[in-house]
Amino acid sequence: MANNSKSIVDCITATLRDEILRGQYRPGERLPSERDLASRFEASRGAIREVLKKLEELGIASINPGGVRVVPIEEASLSILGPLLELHEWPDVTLVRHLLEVMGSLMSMSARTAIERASDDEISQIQRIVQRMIATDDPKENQENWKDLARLFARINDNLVLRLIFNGLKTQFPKREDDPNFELVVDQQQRIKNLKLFELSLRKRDSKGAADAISSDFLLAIDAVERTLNSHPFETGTASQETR
Amino acid sequence: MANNSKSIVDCITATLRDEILRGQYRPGERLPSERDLASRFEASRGAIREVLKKLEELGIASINPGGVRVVPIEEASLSILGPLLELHEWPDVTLVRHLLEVMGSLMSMSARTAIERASDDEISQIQRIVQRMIATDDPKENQENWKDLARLFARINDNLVLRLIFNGLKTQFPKREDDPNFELVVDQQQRIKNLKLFELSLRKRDSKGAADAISSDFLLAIDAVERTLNSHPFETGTASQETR
DNA sequence: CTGACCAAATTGGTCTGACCACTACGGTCA
DNA sequence: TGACCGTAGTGGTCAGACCAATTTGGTCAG
Repeated sequence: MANNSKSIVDCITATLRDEILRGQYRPGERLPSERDLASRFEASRGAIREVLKKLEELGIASINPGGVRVVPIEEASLSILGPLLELHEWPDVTLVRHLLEVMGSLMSMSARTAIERASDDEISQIQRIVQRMIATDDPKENQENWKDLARLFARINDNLVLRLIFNGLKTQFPKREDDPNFELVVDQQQRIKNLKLFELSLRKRDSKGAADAISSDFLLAIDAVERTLNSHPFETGTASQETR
Repeated sequence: MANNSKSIVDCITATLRDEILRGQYRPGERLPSERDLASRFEASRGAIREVLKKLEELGIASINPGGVRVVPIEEASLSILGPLLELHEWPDVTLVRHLLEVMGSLMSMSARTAIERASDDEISQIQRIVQRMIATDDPKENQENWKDLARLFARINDNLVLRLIFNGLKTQFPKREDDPNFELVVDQQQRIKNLKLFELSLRKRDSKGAADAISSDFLLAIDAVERTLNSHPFETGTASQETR
């Protein structure tokens, strides 16, 4: 299926992972035995075992004597978010919404603590990025700016937990933007307003105000994404399964 | 070293992972070859390969032809947080602080959106938990209450991203509490005050107020943890490495 | 001394086939 | 009907082999 150029086990991993994420095997159900998988993919059992180890580490499979079982997505690792988002041609609206909610919350917190701890020089670095954000209205460029900002916050905060979460989060975002049909309709006026508010708070070292400004901007983005995604041809997504 | 009762590869994985996390191999450096590792652990190369696949999925090793290389912790997956926290007898203070900051932020956000979407019945469920929190001052019991609250929020929000993050976050917390020396000194008065504020906001469906109350309580917890951990014999932790 | 270049050693990638301990399952027997 | 038991199947692990690619270290020309 997904015959990428990678190594065989990576390829099989991707295929099997996607099949599981698509719900092709119900949670709790047994996966085919290693030997069966080996013959199906025309690979050796060793290769299949490596695949399964990876799937287990991803949190979507549980290897135990007697059979490999599928684990419900809700108990998986953060790393499956990427594959999950790229699964369907159009990402699941509510999933994206939830992702943005979380990112907004973390960016907001990140901004708050960063501003509290930043040196004057770092503050002006932040300011420079924000000004770049205000100057452009190109979504792609802006995404880069947001990434820069996140990186800068990460460096200032030196918060490992935050970095690890972002590692699992950021991986998947960018590719969608290349899609010509995928055009975000953002309320530019409101956006600029938020950013200016952020800059003002920054100048006053009002970390709470800055955090709020960022939150607002993410709410705006959520709104835009929802409107964009909802106005498009849609596949029924098996992505968001039952919550227990 | 870590001869747990698990399977050989899980055991080796744990050993090797901890060695890497301890900084025994510098980032970018090459790990011993699969064959060398196999002879060192007296295991077959197949087993070692499975181990390495897991380490790769954890984001701390990068397998490529010519040699396996160590990846700096900052680029790892969230799943290493657990092992990282359990590495030293006394957890790294700043790491715990950062963890609490993140959890506080997420719980706060979680509370906000949950309260906005909750049914009346769910609101009263929240209230019941909060009352339990107010009633007791046993840290262990309280931690259970917080977990219940988080679970409830997760159910109400139905936010997969949030759940995945918590999956990676919660795993590691509880065990410390068993340590008799580990006694948190929380300002109970302030804690109750925060909780009452939360309950009040809840009653008024003031999601923002509730979120703030939770934030405050986490700040309190951070304060308590820092005071507790700092007052104890300390090992120099290799945990928080340089950020670039 | 420097840099390009080449060959051997090493490394990961994969396969085959084998053995063990344990589980799952179906059939037997009371 | 229900407890019991044996077999088939499963994962866990091992050994040894081959290939393609990289790494390494030495050689040789500038």
